[in-house]
Amino acid sequence: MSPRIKIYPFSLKNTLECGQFFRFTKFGDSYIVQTLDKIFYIEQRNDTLYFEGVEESFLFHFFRLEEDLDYILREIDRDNIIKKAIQEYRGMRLIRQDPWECLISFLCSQAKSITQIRVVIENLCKRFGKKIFWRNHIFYGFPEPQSMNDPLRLESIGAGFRANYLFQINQCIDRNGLIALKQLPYQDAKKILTNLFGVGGKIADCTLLYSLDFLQAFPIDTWIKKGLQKRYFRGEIIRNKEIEEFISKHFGPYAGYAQLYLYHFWRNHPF
DNA sequence: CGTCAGGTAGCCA
DNA sequence: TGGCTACCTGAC
Repeated sequence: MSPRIKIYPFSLKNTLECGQFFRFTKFGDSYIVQTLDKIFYIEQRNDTLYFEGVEESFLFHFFRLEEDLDYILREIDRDNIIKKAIQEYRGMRLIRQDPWECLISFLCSQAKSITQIRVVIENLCKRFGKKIFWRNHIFYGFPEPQSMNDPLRLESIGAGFRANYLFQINQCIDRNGLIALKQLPYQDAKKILTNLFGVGGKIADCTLLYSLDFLQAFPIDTWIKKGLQKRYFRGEIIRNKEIEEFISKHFGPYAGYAQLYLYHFWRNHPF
């Protein structure tokens, strides 16, 4: 019998499949998850997680199980729109990713569908990552900082124009540089990220929210923008700056969780 | 065939 | 500051 954790509320399915994280494979109700050089198996039955190949403490950190989700959901439950999303997806949590893996993954995501993003990241790992044997299969770890320094290899992963971003970023910042941002105020950290070539507000916020514990970060992509415009701004054209002001006032310090719920809700219930 | 996809930099008014 | 377009590439 594999090790287990009893936890509530938590939805492994929604947490993994809501688009914040790319390196997992689904087998029925169970998943193989990869992050950095780790590979583990996990599945949920009712309020219990069964897992293999990873420490329980890592799962608590990765899935933010130490966090009082009910409290956070009460904090962001400010209107009838998000209330529906919370009702439907309660248990969905942010994933605390590695900052380097997170930044690079979202650099690859620009103007690509989720399927394509996964292919590019997989190729990136195959080309630059460590080979790992696990349960008689070959897997690849995530490339470490400074390792993506061969332009020709980078061309071969199918990243298109994003390859140049990867190449530049690989030289400009490493994991410690990213972790150091945690000490800064949100706006300062965001400014440093957007100064990196290929990183705009959206990718900066993804990195801050999904890996650096800035829960007030609210990544604005085309889907969330359309949804906010339609449901919160009566269809008016809005600028990102207006959205950011409204969001931080309306949802407060856990706005990032609001983004997670609204985004997933609108993806599954297109308007 | 065109158009579009979970964005961004560069250019111009 | 604000609005537009090219950027690689594969999927429809």
